[in-house]
Amino acid sequence: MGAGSAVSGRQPVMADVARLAGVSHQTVSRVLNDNPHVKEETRDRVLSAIRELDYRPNSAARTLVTRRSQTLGVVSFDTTLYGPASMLYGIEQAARSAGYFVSIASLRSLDGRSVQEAVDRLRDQAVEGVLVIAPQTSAVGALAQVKSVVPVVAVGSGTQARVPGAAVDNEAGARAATQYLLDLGHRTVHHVAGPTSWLDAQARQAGWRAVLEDAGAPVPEVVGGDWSARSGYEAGLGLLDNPQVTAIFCANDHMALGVLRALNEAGRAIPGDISVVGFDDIPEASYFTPPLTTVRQDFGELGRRGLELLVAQLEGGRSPRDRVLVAPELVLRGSTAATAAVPGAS
Amino acid sequence: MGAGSAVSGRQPVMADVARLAGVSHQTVSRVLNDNPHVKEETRDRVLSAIRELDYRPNSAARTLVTRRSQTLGVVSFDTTLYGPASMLYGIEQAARSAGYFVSIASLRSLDGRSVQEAVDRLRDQAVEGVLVIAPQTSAVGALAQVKSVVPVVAVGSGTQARVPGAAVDNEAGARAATQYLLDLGHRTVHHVAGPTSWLDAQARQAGWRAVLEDAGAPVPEVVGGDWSARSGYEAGLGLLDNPQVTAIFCANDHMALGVLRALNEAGRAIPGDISVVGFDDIPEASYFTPPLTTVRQDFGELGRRGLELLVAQLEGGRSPRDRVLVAPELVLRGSTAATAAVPGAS
DNA sequence: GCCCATTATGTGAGCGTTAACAATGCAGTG
DNA sequence: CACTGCATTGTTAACGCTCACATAATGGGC
Repeated sequence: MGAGSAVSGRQPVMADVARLAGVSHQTVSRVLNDNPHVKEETRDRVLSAIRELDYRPNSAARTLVTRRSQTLGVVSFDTTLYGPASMLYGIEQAARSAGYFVSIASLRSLDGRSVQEAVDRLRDQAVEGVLVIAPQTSAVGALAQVKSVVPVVAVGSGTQARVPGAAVDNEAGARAATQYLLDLGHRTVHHVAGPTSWLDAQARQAGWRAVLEDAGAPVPEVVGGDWSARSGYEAGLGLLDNPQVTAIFCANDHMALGVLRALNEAGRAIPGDISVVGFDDIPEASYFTPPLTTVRQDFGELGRRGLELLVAQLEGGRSPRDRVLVAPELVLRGSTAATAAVPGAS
Repeated sequence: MGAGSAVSGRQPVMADVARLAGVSHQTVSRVLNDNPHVKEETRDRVLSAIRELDYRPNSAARTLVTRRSQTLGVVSFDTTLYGPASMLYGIEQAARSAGYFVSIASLRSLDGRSVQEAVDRLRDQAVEGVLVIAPQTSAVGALAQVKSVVPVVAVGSGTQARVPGAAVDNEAGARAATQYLLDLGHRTVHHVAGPTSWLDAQARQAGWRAVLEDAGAPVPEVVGGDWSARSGYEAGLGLLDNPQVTAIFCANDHMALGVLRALNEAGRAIPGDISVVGFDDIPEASYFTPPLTTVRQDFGELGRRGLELLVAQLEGGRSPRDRVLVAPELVLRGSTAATAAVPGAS
């Protein structure tokens, strides 16, 4: 009904609003940017003109002059996995609260070139900062090399990254799991590790090893996996031959699932014969057969903390600190128990 | 080393490149946009000037004048779930190949306001099109209402959406699973359904029901779940009491996991006593106890197809067709077998 | 009643790019 | 040799916004 109503070919611009409200475009801009020097009544007039025209500020124009895109970039490797997916989710939520948009770029492979490419791609889009979800040594190594004008923060990438970041204290988690099994009376704990190219895998293995050594327990050969249930299954098959095995600490829940499957198939009682512990606490873990004792990490929290770090760097100039460690938590379920019998000699 | 090398306060702009190459800024622009009317030698000169200065075009400026942001938006509900996460992944990959950036916005809740809010948010960012991953009736209903200047495409949202989209043929998948169980000799098939607010849940239930009716088999009461393993577990507990139950079709793998757990706990043999089928084929499914027969859907493909649809609409004007159905596939594993004994009377 | 401080508003100049048009040069044609 | 046609390059004006500054109104204080 109103004067300058909707039906003109193009989208309304600031000048249209100004005309309708009977002010200058600058006043409209002031209203939009919450500038205090606008009379209450003028502001209302502008606001209703905006509403009437359904005016939307053009973000490209604003970005062009302010040199701020209000956009952050997220680089990630495989957002199909539970961990990365959850972190991404946490990041987006936090970014929105902080007033930023989120743009994503996934990695094709893990070499430095690919990381650089993804960061460049985001840079082309004028992001103000970049979060990297890529917990592999190679990616983090590449990250340190990345030529970037914008700040970069790593999320969930171990504790050794040379860029600021938020990570779970993998080593502490692994220690807790291993110590728990030892306390249960197991002579030692076997370990199904993740790929050594992942920082998390390294840290978990280190935590496990440290506890065994501190306790003077024998340190068995590590069985390597690739995070997948399949690799856990194969690891489980290998471990079956050894009657000494009474406790297995797996570097993630998926591999633990594979191990459970191998043991179940072979007729081993869990936890009667063998105790199994995982890492991550994926939503399904409590419905494994048996329910899995595992180390819970709060991926969403990780994403949020990473984002905070980035925003602090962006807005506060220097960040208060540049590494955040999130503590994981051991969750006890049915896959662990005290040793029934002490197997073998000693 | 070169003349106008890196060290000047601000980022180089087109004019800097032009000066260094001894041409006008327009020629630089032509080179950047692959305009054919540039002499080979000039192009090379410009290209090397670009390299020397490490010049990056300013996307805001370009967007401002072309009115094209080269950005697509993705709205999604819970990207933590395997399906949505995979679709997002597929979308991003395809978008990059098609030359688009992707920006994400997650939904806080499922009401129309929230959907509209997310779309608006993306619109503020000047996206050229929006993909929605939100397979709930409410979201899809809201979608139809969404006031949007830009095209909107639904991904994985059943077949009833009133907006264009790509979806898995849930009904066909459910039919295949149910028919398979019937062919195995089961008198009927019980169904653990997803929340009826989800289109996928509705379609799967419809497919299951249709097959039973066609076969003249009794149609048991549906047991409702919420996709989680927990709800599957509870459903399994309920089904245990009924000795007539020899086959269960679950609307997703997570609930199937819960059902398996309940049956295992109760000492029922799978598939000896009861056969179980899931839906989705999540990566862990083949390591359940026992490995799960399920209906595989290719989420990544879904994302890619959805993106194609959107791009076609964006670039081709009208899209060739506006609904794409992706066929799912029944994957046979150890959780299903012919009935051992015919239980009960009849 | 005059001056200064303050509040409220307007003006003009860019931000870095592309689009439209103009201008140049050079080969081929009659 | 003037004339047309094409390939190549340059010039100028937007795009829609914010910033810095200029200008008008208001309100005390003496």
